[in-house]
Amino acid sequence: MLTTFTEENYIKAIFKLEELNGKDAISTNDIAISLSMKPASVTDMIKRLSDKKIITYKKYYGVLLTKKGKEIALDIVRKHRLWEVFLVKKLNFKWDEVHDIAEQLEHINSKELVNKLDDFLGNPKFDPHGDAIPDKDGKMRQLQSFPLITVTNKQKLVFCGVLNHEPKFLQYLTTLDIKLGSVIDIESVNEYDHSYKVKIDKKNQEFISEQVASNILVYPANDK
Amino acid sequence: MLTTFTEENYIKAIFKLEELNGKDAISTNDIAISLSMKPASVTDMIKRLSDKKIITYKKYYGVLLTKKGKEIALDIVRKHRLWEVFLVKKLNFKWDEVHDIAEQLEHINSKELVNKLDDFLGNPKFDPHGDAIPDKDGKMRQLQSFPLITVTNKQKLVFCGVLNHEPKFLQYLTTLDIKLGSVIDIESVNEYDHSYKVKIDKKNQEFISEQVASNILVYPANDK
DNA sequence: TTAGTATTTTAGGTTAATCTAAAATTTTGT
DNA sequence: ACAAAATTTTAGATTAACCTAAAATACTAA
Repeated sequence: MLTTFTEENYIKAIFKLEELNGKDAISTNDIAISLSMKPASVTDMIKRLSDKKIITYKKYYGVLLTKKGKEIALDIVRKHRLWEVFLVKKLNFKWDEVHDIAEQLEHINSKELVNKLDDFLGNPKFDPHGDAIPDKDGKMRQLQSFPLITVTNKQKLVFCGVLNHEPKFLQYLTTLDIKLGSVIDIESVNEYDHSYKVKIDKKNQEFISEQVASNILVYPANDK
Repeated sequence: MLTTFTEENYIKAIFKLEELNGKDAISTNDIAISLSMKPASVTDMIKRLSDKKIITYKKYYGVLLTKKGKEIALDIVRKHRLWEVFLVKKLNFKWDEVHDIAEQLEHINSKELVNKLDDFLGNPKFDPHGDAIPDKDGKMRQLQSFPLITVTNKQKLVFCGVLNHEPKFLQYLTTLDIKLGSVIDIESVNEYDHSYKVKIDKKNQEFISEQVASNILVYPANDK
């Protein structure tokens, strides 16, 4: 059974909301907001996806993806992230420029294409923003990372992902010269406003605000 | 003004019919046949495209692309052929496998993407089937090639394109070990059934039927 | 040249995907 | 616990992109 472009966008939206909320159901309103659509339109689509056994639907309560729905969602996410790698690594796009293009490319339908693209890129495990790329079977490596803001003591960390994907935010990180894999060496933590004074890649000293620290994912650096 | 996926398919179909026929108008029926659509549906779309000034339309007579229409068509063709190069050169698809995937990719909308892809591929002038790739401004190099069938004397020729793009035909050429750029050395012409005995790339001797010869484009080899 | 055939258009219908407005249901705050 | 607020669904419209059937126009061949 085929899914339309539009259906795929709904499926992806529901998938993201499930990932984020971890609730036992996703509400019509949340889907409407995340897709900039009216709740009435969402109810229509919910019925269609429910008929196709892509979601389970309880009236006035909410929806959840079925196994089949999750498979479709993971396939879209896989395509989106692989294309992002292609755009950045091969075509030299910046990490803040690729989202909208990948949003289109993720709907291209061809198993062979995705798998060959995957091989061409060297089977990357993470996209340019640090998000894990599902493999053929929907499996993805889970990094045990955490937001920088949870760190309260001096230590060395590796920057490995973002929680905010907005171009503005990504561009700001670029001006700080923080890239995926950069080592963030915390020099001091300001307990009053939860800001950090850090050294990035042993080079530039920078100030990181609470706002920024909440949107940066890190894991401990194994210093030798 | 934006064009939908469907509109783009009509524009491309009309463009191809104009290229082929060279007539002073393309008929509703021809468009319907080339898109496997009913004439009534074509009339609907013709009105839409005409309102958008993409084609000129004379009732009961036919349509032609406007300047704007041709620009859109050339842009789609450019994308289609660049993606085909990508699929064959970078992802190792065979030349008979890429059409349907490129048919999807050609609708991806991003000027920067196409131009960066073009650069990444080294600004190719021809696609894997020997068709010219329009540049940013819609210009394309015109090879002075001709169908093999027009050749009646012994000579050396370079294979540079096909008139039939069906996978079956391309696969047959592959079994003959004829590739773009291959030198076809005519050893004899059978005047009765218009078939050829040839040597390909100084290696294998092959028999080329009239049917195949009519669908192969060549130009004279400058033998040293 | 005109009757029959082919082509094209019109009229009216369908489905997917959206909307607004109103009705139904659930949640919430006192 | 129940009235007001919020959420969700239903009802009815719209648009793009298709369809069929019938009407209009153009082509063609005796």
